[in-house]
Amino acid sequence: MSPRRARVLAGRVGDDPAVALRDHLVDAAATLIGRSPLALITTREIARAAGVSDGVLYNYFGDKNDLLVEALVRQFRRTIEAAAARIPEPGTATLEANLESIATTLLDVEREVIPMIAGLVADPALLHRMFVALHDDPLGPHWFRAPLIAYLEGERRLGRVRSDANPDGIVLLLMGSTSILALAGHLASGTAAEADRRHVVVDELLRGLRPG
Amino acid sequence: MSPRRARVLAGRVGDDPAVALRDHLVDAAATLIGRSPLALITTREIARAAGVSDGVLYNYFGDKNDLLVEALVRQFRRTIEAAAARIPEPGTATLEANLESIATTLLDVEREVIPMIAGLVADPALLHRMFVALHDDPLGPHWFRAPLIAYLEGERRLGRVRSDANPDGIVLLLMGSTSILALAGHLASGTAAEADRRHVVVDELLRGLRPG
Amino acid sequence: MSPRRARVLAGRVGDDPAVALRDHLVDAAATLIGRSPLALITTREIARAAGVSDGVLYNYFGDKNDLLVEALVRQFRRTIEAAAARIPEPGTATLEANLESIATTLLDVEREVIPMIAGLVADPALLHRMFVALHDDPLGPHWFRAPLIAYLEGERRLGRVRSDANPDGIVLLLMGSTSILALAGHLASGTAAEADRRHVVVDELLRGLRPG
Amino acid sequence: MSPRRARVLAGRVGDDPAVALRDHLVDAAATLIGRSPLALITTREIARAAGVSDGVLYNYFGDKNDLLVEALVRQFRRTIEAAAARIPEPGTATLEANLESIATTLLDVEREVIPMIAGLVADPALLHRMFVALHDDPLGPHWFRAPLIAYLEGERRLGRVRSDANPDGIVLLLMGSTSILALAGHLASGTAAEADRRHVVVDELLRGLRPG
DNA sequence: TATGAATGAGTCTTCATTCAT
DNA sequence: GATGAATGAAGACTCATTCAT
Repeated sequence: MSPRRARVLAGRVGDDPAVALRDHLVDAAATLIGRSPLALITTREIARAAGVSDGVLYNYFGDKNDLLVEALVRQFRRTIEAAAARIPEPGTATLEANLESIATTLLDVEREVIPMIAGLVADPALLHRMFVALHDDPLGPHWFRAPLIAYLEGERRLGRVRSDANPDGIVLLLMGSTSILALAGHLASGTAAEADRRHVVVDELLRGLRPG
Repeated sequence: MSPRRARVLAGRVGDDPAVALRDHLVDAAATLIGRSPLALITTREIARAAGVSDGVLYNYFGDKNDLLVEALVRQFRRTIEAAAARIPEPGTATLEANLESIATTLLDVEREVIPMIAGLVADPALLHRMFVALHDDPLGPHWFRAPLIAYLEGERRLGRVRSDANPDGIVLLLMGSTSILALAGHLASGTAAEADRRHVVVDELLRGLRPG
Repeated sequence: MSPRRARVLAGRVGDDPAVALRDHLVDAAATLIGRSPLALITTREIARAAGVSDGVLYNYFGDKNDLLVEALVRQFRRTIEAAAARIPEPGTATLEANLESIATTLLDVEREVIPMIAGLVADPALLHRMFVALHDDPLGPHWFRAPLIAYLEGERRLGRVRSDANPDGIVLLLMGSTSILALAGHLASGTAAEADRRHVVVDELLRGLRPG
Repeated sequence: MSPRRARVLAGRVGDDPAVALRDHLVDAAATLIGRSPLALITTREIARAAGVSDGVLYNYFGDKNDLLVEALVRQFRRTIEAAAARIPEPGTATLEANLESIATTLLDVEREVIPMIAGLVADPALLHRMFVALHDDPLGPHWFRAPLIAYLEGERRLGRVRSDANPDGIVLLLMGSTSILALAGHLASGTAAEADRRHVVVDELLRGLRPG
């Protein structure tokens, strides 16, 4: 009465079967994206990783890139949501400790996100599809800006940050410098990474943030 | 009878033909790299652009990636050397104007460099080769750090920058934030780019740099 | 509890459901055949058009071709039966007008039938199945010969056609020449079709038909 | 100094190597077209038949259809040129014998041409390409019309055909009726073909052709 | 040594057919 | 019996690399 399910979903119960495999495919692709460079991921590899046959993909997505776009979005979200939970509350601990912690979190995010962004930039067609899919939701790292700005505004309200500091600018400086560090780490992968210089960044920022 | 020269080199005299052709190939590839995404450049396209036959490449390079690595290095140098000349002298104009100018230069550099870096990150095999080729010369943007640090140290010596400012950190903040802006511009290509926020960065930095 | 009926047949009552669905499939396929080239019709498309699931087909037919053969036969019949009704009665109007009318009808039939015949010839496996299915009933255009021959025999009996004319041959000449015109129109589809030359055919035939 | 040649062309000398393989591919494809239905011919099969590797095709043709179009044209020409040589001279033998001979020739041509035309009609994309390729040269069987019309005009000038006969119409009747016979033969392939009725056609035509 | 055509492994995609539900 | 998702074989096409000339 209902069509058969993919063997790989045999165990599951209770979820809408029409959604289950589609979701499973996005999941498998997202996980692959987290592990290996976008450009090296083939449709066969995705099917293999999902435990299904080569053709299923096309029952749920117009083509490979449609799946990839969804998987990228999901993988971005996974990374960013996990990180957002680690942003400190304004007023807790010290400003310095909090900035160090935020820098650490940003480094983690960027380490994961760099290969994805690179994969997108390297594939203009895919980038365009991604852009269309996100048209009003600014891409990638930006999703992460709002909570950081909120944190800094909180500290400013509490007087731990100078009233003339611009949270928007601070976040740009923080995300930019940590992404450079993350990229340097990526480029030097495997070998002794560039000394971790996140404290240099934080020290430098603090000088401009501390109230007079 | 001496060995045949590639037609494209017919005019030249006096230089070792073997070196000349090798160099010519790197040149052609470097120029292509400056124009289109790394991943879309084929060996045939390089040969076409160089005006030589498809096969010569393999007389001078182990494979496509060997050529690409040299071409990448050359194209990086071209971009960075052109930009280095535009860094202001310490003590000239105002600190703010100079930082604005440096930010503008950095944005230009990064706009050109982003597709190359992305191409490298997207292709681990190529990245590894690149890394081996550069093993002691830290990659890419770093080549550009020294002159920027020198500028800031100059300004510090002249008293236009606080004595406790750390040029290394400032440069990291500058390069990072501009690279984010450049990337945002790239990702949004074609559409109304993110408002150019370089002045936000500069304002923010200045607050921490101005003496007492 | 009797077996489930396809949703699409829900309304019907009184007919054997197994027969009804089988017939419904043939009907849907026949209609598709009348609309688009045989080779481009997929099993999914047929199921969609019939409003049933992809798999039912295999409950009533050995495979896609078995269904297609029946659908072809039905669509041929539809076309030909509609046309046969338009053949004039011997003795009515003028011989010339009747031949013109018959030529027009033949052109219509052939326009519809050409893609089907082409689809059959292009697919030997299907053609063979068709042939087996029709083994004693000569295919396609022949079904249309009998009424045309009858018309000509009628006119001969009435003395409007020479007594030594051979209806069998006349029909062959008529069907052949109109099918060439129809084919030419098909091949030139979209562009200015070959001038319609049916009157040339009729004039030519008349010369040999008019009593001495 | 020159690139290597395909192994399959090893023996040949004296022909332009750049043309040789391209031509060889068209030849191989044309021969396949003469043997098996267009729709069943794969790029691999063509390569196999030509004795070359799978990819060469794309060194000479934009895609499979580009090759197929050229091969179709060649195969049409082969068939038609061989047949054109068999058309009798006006005034030789008897009119009846000549028409019988022409009918026989037409049957041969059509037997070969029917699968090609069917393949084209069954594949609208290919048909369109073919049409574009031939834009001013009316397709296929039409190439054969001119010499037939010339023959009939010759006979008319000699007084063996009535002066009010229209060669254009006669040719249409001849080609049409023989193509029906050829098609019937094709559809009945393998089994006892429809009785050969070409004499019926000729008899019928003669009645309208013989002078007063 | 330069040439550039030949090679063939690898990719995405389609679709008839199967089969668990 | 009906459902419609899963299966997987097969096809067109690309491109780094080889190699006869």
